[in-house]
Amino acid sequence: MERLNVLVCDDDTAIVDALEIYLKHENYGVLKAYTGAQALQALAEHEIHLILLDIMMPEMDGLSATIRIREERNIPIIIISAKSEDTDKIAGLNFGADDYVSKPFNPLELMARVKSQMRRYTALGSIALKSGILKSGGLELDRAGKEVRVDGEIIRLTPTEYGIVVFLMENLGHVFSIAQIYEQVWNEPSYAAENTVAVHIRRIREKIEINPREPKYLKVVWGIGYKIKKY
Amino acid sequence: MERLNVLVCDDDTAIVDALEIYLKHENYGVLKAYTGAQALQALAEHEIHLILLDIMMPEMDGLSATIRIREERNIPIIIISAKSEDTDKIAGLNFGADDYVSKPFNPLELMARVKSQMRRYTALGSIALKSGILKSGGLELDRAGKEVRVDGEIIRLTPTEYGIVVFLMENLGHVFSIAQIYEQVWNEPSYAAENTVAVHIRRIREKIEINPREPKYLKVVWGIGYKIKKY
DNA sequence: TGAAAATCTTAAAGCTTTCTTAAGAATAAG
DNA sequence: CTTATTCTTAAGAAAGCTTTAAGATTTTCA
Repeated sequence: MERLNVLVCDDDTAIVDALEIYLKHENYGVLKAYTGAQALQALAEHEIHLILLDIMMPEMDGLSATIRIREERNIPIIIISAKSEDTDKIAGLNFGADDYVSKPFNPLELMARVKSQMRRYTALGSIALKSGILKSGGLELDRAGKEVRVDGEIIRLTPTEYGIVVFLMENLGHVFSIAQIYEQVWNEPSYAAENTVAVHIRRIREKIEINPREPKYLKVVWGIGYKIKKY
Repeated sequence: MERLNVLVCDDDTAIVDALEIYLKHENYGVLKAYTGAQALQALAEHEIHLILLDIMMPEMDGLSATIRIREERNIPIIIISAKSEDTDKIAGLNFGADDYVSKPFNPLELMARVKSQMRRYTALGSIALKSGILKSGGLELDRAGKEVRVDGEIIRLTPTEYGIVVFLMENLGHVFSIAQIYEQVWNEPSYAAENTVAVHIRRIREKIEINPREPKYLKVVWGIGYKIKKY
């Protein structure tokens, strides 16, 4: 069973840290963000299955964030708020949140609500699970449709090329040696397969880069390996 | 759009009647039950999309009812309770409820929570609502009438062809391997049935595509599988 | 029930795309 | 300037998709 990831977003670090402990205890993966902007970025770069979102944050308030998240991904959002007014709850729910919890909250109740959302989310089969769009600048990876887009335009990749991009995008910014890439994508030990990978890299660049000679996304780190740069 | 039905179950007739008014105002169909047994019966006899369930009822308490409902149908359950203790909430949610509201509650907040559950329930569609029309560009699937239309014109598909289209339309944009398609549509393990699916794909294309050589809807993703493209 | 029609399955051939390999060119680092 | 590393190109081999056709099976309707 694959691990489910929760993004916790609150400007109060104490709350974030506390929630992290509870969530990890329930065996969820935890990602942390302290502003709405950070939340949106985390969403683009990682596979996330549920969001706990504070509604009062600097930079971007939770409601706006909720709307933007809804536009991009259809994952459960639970709003956590200091406002316990009914009108705020109603507004939050109508803006697309799936649940609304007021501070101070009982962490165990919150965990039960997280579980409840996850249950429904995963009930529809793991089919819906491996979806979501990962982004870095103009480069987008749509794992549901097995599609890669650059500045909105669909790029046609072969299965191997696609596999390499998925691996690098799922580990955005990390550098991997050719051997590591081969082992991950081919799922077998790399024995003198250096050049094979190089050729694939070459062809991926030809497809996704404006100027393959000076790659914007698929970067080489001399003597070490390759990565897709984080934007 | 089809009407969504809510089953309201509470032994307090005043509450049931009040909720009925609010729900009808939101354009939901309303069914009423005053005991757990009646609720289960209503569930068996009518198409119901969400349940509002009081937790303290004669004959059968709400928690037991929740469990029995969950066993039969996978529809959203919102528990309404006089108990506002956190432990009760947590118990209710863990027993399979999707939300928990304490009395006295703000009816508008409750409506917002109903809407929120319905939104998710109908968004993922597939398993939940067995009717309704799915669309992608000019391609329409009317599950109620078991009909497929292209630019308004009815396309006559065979049962197997229809099954494949339903599966792919219910997971619009997702790519599935031939083996996955076979297993989902035939409901049995695919053993060397690769070509069977391919032939059906071929014939579906002949019927729904303007130019089967360059399919607009039923796309192949080389080395991976097929999908119906999202427009 | 029996014949006709419709649908499904299987096999095989042809076509297209993708992968790998190898060898030489280009580039960065010291 | 030398060496190690990466990039590029091309071509044959392998893998995957499409199409056709014919026989088997199921459904329909008289």
